[in-house]
Amino acid sequence: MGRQKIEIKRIQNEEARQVCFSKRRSGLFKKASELCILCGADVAIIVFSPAGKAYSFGHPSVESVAERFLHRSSPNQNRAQAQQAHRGPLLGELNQQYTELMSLAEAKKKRGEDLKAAAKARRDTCQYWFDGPLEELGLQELERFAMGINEIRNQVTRRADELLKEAAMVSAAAAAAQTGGVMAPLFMNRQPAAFDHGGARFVPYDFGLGYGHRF
Amino acid sequence: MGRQKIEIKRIQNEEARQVCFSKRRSGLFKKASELCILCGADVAIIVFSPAGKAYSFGHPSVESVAERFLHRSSPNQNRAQAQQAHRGPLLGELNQQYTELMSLAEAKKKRGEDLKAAAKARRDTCQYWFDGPLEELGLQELERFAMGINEIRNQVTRRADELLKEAAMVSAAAAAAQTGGVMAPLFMNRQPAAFDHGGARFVPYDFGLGYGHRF
DNA sequence: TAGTCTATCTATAATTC
DNA sequence: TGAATTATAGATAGACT
Repeated sequence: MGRQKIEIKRIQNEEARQVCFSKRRSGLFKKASELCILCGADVAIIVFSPAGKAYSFGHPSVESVAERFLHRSSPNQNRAQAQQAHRGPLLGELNQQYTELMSLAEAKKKRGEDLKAAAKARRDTCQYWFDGPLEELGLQELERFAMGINEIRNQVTRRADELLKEAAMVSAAAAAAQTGGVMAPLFMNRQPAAFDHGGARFVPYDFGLGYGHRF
Repeated sequence: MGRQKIEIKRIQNEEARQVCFSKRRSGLFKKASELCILCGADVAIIVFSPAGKAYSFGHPSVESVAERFLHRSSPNQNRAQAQQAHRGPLLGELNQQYTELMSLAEAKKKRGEDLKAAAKARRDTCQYWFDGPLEELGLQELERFAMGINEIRNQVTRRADELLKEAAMVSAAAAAAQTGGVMAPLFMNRQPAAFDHGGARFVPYDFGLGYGHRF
């Protein structure tokens, strides 16, 4: 039958609504990514499903964009605030986006031939990813992603050593916050997504990573 | 001539890039609004143009969704742990991978059947890392990295609990003392977005969700 | 910079496997 | 559930205002 026109109103059928949510959320994130790439825009998207699961997309990160947006009225941020503004995404976001990436990667794995073909193309041409055909991005990007994860792990480790020092600064930021936009409390009351995700049902791969989370 | 296909990469022509940004931002907000209506989702989107102009979409509001995402509080969660667990390393690269994988996925769709032959050729001649094909190794690596991250996350959380408990309580107390609450300061010093938007033209759909603003 | 127009391209509703 | 398939509705590149 192909696509039928639908009225833009709440979908009554729950199952259809869930399917639609999943597809359109993914489509929305894709559109956002294209906007980032095509136009050099910074984008943050947060989506809560009706069930309360959270999904996010961020470039360069949800936090950096959100902070820039929410605190733009305090141009003279103190140092602690500025530093926090440029800190990376949160670990819960890592879990989420990582899992999304794994979904993509896994889908490709199941489709085997695509990845293998990409590998061959890459091997044959030895071009840099930005010079070669788009298809060659595949394996290259998977490898880069793997390296990225590794680097992230290293950063986490290093970060752990910095945290004690930062704690003092956070306190200072909270104390100084009364004069401008307040940053410190932003992170003070949060719960790691991975600790309250909806359950194994939402963990497509058994890495112990949370996928969605409920509130 | 109608619409031409474009490659998902940065648009070099500045004017074309700006036009594309404007159109696609509007399209993105429309998609978001449909997601809200169709599926009952809550969505917040923040977009910064390369020039630094901010636009946002939110249902029921950017603030409420962002707050829900950023300020999830748990009575069972110790503040230091929450703070620590979310103070992740820089993950901009991960975001980048996400968007690039999106492009990849799309590119792969178009590659077609001839890739299978190429894949077989490669399979016959290429040396694999370990026992598996290169592309599968990548996935295995990802899995290991994922587990490593999970372990580190737990380590970080534990260390956070040990090292930052005191500092977090201090700063939380400081914030509460200044504002009467932890979350209030986040939005206290900024104008509501709806009140400083650039004009009606930034309100794509009239259910009180979207707006843009300049500054 | 934002609308308009139009030919195409893309996303996705409906359906099947 | 989830992954294809199909056919169409919707988005948008390019040119122009």
